[in-house]
Amino acid sequence: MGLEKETEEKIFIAAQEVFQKKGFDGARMQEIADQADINKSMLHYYYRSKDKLFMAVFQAGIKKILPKLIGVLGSEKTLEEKVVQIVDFYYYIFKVNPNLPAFVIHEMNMHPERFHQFIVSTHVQIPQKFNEQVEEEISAGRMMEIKSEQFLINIVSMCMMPVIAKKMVQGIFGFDESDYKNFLKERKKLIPELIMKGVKPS
Amino acid sequence: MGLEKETEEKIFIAAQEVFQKKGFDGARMQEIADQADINKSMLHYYYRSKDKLFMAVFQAGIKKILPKLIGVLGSEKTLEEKVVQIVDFYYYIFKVNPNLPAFVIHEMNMHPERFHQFIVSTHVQIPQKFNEQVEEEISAGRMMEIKSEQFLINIVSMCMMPVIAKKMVQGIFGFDESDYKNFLKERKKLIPELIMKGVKPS
DNA sequence: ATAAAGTTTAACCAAATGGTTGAATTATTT
DNA sequence: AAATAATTCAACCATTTGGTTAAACTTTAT
Repeated sequence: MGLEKETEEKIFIAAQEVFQKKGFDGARMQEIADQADINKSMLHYYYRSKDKLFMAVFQAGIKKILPKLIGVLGSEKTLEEKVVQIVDFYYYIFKVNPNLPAFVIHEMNMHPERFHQFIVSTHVQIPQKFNEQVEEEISAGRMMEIKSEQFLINIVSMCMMPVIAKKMVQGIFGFDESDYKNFLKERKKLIPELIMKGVKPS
Repeated sequence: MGLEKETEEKIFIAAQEVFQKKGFDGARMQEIADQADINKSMLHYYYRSKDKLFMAVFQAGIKKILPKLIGVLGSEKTLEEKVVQIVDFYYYIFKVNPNLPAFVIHEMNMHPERFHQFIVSTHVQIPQKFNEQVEEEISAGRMMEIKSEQFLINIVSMCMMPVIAKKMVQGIFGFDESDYKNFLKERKKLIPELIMKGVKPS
């Protein structure tokens, strides 16, 4: 035995599950160790501190979302195609990693510096291409007067909110797990139509 | 001196600030005591435990949002007027209590039972009036085929998401506090139009 | 084979945390 | 004014928590 990186990876996977489910403050090093089925000292041996381990998970989390989003926004597709792609992507993220969006949002609110640092060091920014596209649609008279930032936040809001507020949606409508999944599936078709029709010129 | 409930109220106010900012797991009893400028023992004298104190704050938080929302949905106004009222209400909440939405959403995700208990004990439910209105608009041909649940979540998503993800919005667009406030102000006018135009029949 | 380096474990530690206690102080009742 | 009840506080406590250590075990290099 001793498949080299095995332990470090087991730790990372376990840390992802625990941190994403309970947040930094709610997570316990012992629980991560148990989940990874290793001795607690191993966490410190490989990652030095709770903070370092958390940062690894947090940054990996952002990297699962942001670059892809930026990629779609900067591509050569039409605006409408981009909307569909973003919606599809968010529902893929949710399927693979249901707690990731809420985790990232919450930790960003708790420690904005950590995110800010990430933004600066990776030069993340909304592609100019996307802004131009919005402006083009507007001057061509196919879209109402709207800032590209607002347009983007509309899409992201419609996709992420029902995922982040899962328990609220379930509670308020009395949805069980299956109802909820159906609800999200419906939205996948719905959102692009709502978004595009919503910004048509009045 | 000795304005009766003064201490208990000071504790509650302080607990609100600390819990809403740091969440249950991140909040410290000592910090709440310091914020309230009283001895830590007082917290337990008036509220017995961290859990009880938290529940008081959490339930008060929900009560600031849900009943008003239900009230608007059940009123005699038109759908469009209701959308405007909900948007206005959410931006009022944000102005008065910026961290409340993120706090409620996060704690609901951490402990769904607590919220569920609230729902059952207070018989919260979406007014039938609202569902009927949506159906009426649809059969009158003024609205596309859409479930009232989806329609409601559209509104809530558009309002709450940029508030909950404040730090993400600021980070990604490079907004300072003033830019961000402007951004929200713009949305106030924008959202009702987007929502209503989005559900027009195709 | 042997030394060196890398990995794993149990036992341990100091600080932090929610909570308790009992005396002291203040307000209320009789 | 005396007795009673409510409120406040400093000191204390048990448990939890992130983190350390030193020895044992395993793998790799010589």
